[in-house]
Amino acid sequence: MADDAREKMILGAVRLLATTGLEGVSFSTVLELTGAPRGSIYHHFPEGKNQLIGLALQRAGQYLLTAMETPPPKGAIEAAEHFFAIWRKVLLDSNFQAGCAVLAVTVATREPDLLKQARDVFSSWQNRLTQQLAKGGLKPDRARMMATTMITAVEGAMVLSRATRSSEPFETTAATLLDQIRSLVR
Amino acid sequence: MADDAREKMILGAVRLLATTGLEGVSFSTVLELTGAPRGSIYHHFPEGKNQLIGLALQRAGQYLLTAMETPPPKGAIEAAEHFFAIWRKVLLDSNFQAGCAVLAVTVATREPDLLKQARDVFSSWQNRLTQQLAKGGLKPDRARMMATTMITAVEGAMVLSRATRSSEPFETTAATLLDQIRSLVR
DNA sequence: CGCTAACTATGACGACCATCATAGTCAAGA
DNA sequence: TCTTGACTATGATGGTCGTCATAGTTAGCG
Repeated sequence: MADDAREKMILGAVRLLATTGLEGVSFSTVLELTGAPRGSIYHHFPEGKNQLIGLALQRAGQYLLTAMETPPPKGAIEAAEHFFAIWRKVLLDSNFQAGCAVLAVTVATREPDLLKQARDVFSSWQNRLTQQLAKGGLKPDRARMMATTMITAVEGAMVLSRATRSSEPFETTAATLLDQIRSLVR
Repeated sequence: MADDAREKMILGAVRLLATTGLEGVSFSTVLELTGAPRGSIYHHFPEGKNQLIGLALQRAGQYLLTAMETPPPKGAIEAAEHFFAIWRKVLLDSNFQAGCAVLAVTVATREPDLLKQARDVFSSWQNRLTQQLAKGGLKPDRARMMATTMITAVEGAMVLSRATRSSEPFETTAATLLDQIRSLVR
């Protein structure tokens, strides 16, 4: 309850990043979205805006890792389908308004701090997905290749689907990759 | 000579979009980069900043279309390899600083105007690539699927490679997709 | 109850932003 | 040569940004 305002602001920043990009995230917009008290910004985030954005990155990263393991997928195809389903939900729940917060920061900042944090998040996703695919029956090097490609492709597909306000780019991308994974499994 | 300043500013905006995102594109930064005269901003762009950004989108879109046709690829694999090569060059020439200007705008604006222009650019790329792949031997529906996936995947791969300052995500993505195209061709 | 530490309200600051008005320059054509 | 229209210089305007200082409030613990 103590960190209530802080928590709301971090989650608000994640949502704003995903929908309006880094440009759309100011303390004003975060406060407006969350109703958090204006006075406590620099109490909760003494290092200022970059600290808030950094925490939002970590939060977004952790969210996906957790979602990927609930429930833990059994096979490689199951893992891939689950991964796609998580992102599909982001797209549909937001009416094609939301994308990936980590990508939004990556393309809009030159702060080495934030770029490093974004890189770490991408890398954690890649490692987890590699591990799931390998455990699901793919050879280790194939698992790593497919994990990398799935992440790059999904990130791009989110952007295209957001731009076109349609699931088509996303679903086409997902179907194409699932095809390829099936051919690797058997 | 007449439209010299205007031209420089549009090209400068493209470069800034690709390297610093929409946030990094202000008239100040554009003028600083290009040395264009400050006084003529609203002479050349009476509708203001959005007009400049819109023109930058069109320019970036046209640039890729032209590059895709020089020289016109013969086979599907050749078309794909050429497409990847163009983007690889953007990455390497900029020392992993540059990405895609159109993507940068897409994730950072809510202006319907700009979103529509971005959508049109993506769509023009998709159509051209579909056509090249179909002419190169892929069945029409397969060509369209692969074109969509190649664009989403390359867009995401540019972001990841930029974030990690490494060609690995890009090359892995390219190799994976080329594998799949080869299996469709034979 | 009283105190202390955590939290919040208010408002100011300098910087930068997009926009625009006014006044100048300059070159090409009559 | 004179004029006209295209281009540029200069600087102001109002707004928003991140940052922070100061003062007020609350809540939990002694």
